[in-house]
Amino acid sequence: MGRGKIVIRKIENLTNRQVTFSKRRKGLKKKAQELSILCDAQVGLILFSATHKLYHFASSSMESIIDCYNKLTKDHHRAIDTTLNVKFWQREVASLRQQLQHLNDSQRQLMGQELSGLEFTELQHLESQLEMSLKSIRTRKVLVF
Amino acid sequence: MGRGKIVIRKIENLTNRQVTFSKRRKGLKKKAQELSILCDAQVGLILFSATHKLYHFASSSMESIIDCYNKLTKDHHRAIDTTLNVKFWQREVASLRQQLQHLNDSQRQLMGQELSGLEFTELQHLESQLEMSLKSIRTRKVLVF
DNA sequence: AACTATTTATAAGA
DNA sequence: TTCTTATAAATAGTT
Repeated sequence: MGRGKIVIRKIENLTNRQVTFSKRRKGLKKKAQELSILCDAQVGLILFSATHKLYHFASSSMESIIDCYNKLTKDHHRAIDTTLNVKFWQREVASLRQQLQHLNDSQRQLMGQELSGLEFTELQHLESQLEMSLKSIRTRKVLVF
Repeated sequence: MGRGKIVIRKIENLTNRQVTFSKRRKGLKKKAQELSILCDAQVGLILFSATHKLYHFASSSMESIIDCYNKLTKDHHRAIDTTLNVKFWQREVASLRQQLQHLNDSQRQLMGQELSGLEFTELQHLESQLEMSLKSIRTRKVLVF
């Protein structure tokens, strides 16, 4: 639709390409806007020039249009994935913290601290464990000396 | 551009609106495609009909176009937040695992295992620690008995 | 940035 | 829906 017919392929002349981009970009935006009004549709249009400059048009908020698009395509899953990912690591942290807590408690007992919760038999078991430990250590000392 | 001029406002007749939507949607897509080819531009077009049906066109991947759009608008921060969130929990896990490793190692030593890495003075220190532990435990045993 | 000859898109009709 | 076609609109090449 101009002085001559053109074939649709990359315009090699930089100036022509920029001029055409500018003209057709305006045209495209106008048509997008008209369509949204005439047909009560939501339209989101994103353009990047060859020089990576951003142009965009949205009949409502681009946010919500992209969100809707994502909801209807796989992107949604990625968002869920990220959330699940966070949840996974949080569970991991909770579990590790619990393990640490247990280890800390038993370590304390091995060091003779916080024995007040223990029954006689537990104390006896702890005692014999420590006696065995001492035996190993003394044996080892002789070797190292 | 038709048999008559129209004003740009919502077409009230449902059938006409649907027909116009269908025609102009095709036209818009064609122009978007032409623009992307002629001018070596990236184009992303998202359409929702009044009945919430999705139509879309992208010169490359819609994904990457939306990503670029987000990078140049505030959405990007939200994505970074989620990533950082995951990273935060991953670091937390790594740190807790290291703590667990250390605790495990020292626990083993308190139990007389894996002493081969220890020097004489370290063994001596461990021995006196265990002797103190035993003393506490024996005192406690008397109380509980 | 304006102009304008042409091409293209499309409104209305079939 | 699809095709046709008269007409409006977009735009390629020019100034």
